[in-house]
Amino acid sequence: MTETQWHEELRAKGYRVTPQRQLVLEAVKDLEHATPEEICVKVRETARGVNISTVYRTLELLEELGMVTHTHLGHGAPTYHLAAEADHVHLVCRGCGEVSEVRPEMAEGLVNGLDAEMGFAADVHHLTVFGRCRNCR
Amino acid sequence: MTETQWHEELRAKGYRVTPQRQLVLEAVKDLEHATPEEICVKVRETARGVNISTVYRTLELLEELGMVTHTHLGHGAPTYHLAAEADHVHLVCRGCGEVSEVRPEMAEGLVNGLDAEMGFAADVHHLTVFGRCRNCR
DNA sequence: GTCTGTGCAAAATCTTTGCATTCGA
DNA sequence: TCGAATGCAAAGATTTTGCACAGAC
Repeated sequence: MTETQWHEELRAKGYRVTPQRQLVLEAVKDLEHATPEEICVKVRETARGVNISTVYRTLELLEELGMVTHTHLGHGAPTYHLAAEADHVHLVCRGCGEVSEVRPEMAEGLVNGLDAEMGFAADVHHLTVFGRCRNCR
Repeated sequence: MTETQWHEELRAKGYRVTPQRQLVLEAVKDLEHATPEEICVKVRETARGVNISTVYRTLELLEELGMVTHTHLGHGAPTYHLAAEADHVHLVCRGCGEVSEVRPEMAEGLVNGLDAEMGFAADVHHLTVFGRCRNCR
């Protein structure tokens, strides 16, 4: 999606294009797997005074528009990333805490099985697998 | 694990057997997928005055001992269940919010693939798949 | 000019912590 | 008795909300 496209999509739905919204989207794009707090810090590098509640409200909006998604990578705050770049499954190591990504095809069997057996449409982009990595097992 | 066994395990590690600990474990067993808050309410049905912080501390202890595990079934509080009965994968529907369970073998391909490809030992008991159920897709 | 979006502060949730007291072993 | 466990209250962390003002269109 180009910048112009989503500006138009915002306006078409009665939303406004604001610097804050552009900066938050930019930060999500740049940071990858960032928490609302981290996004807020990043945004403030460019525009001072942007409030954390604006970040939360913007992320909610962007998620509703399908532009970003979030995942729970642990106990604390969720992490956000571009929906367009979310084509992967998250792996979180309980030993070292490292987060890695693998091709979504790894989960193909699971996704197909759930669909066939119970008509459940799994969202593989939101999938996080906990476990232990090679070094920590 | 019998009641006597885990009493001994607690003592062996220098922990004490208290009514609160027994009640919390009992509540986790009975409720299935309960939040700390729900567990606290349940425990208070039997013993009045049990504090929420005791519930948190006890859940932490029981998890450390490997008796219970927790899963994030949504944005809010995590849910706890007996480790011995955790032999399933969680499915959460984004439409109706319903939580269901499926056999862990559904994820066998994913688990084997992650192991073979990158030596990652996936903890299938902690796996939660988000998506849409038959009625909501 | 209109009405949405923002900043700010306060509240709401969820969880942890310090400390005096209680109670298991 | 001795020290771990608890209750209580306060603090932390994260997220949401109400409201007046600023700013997009």
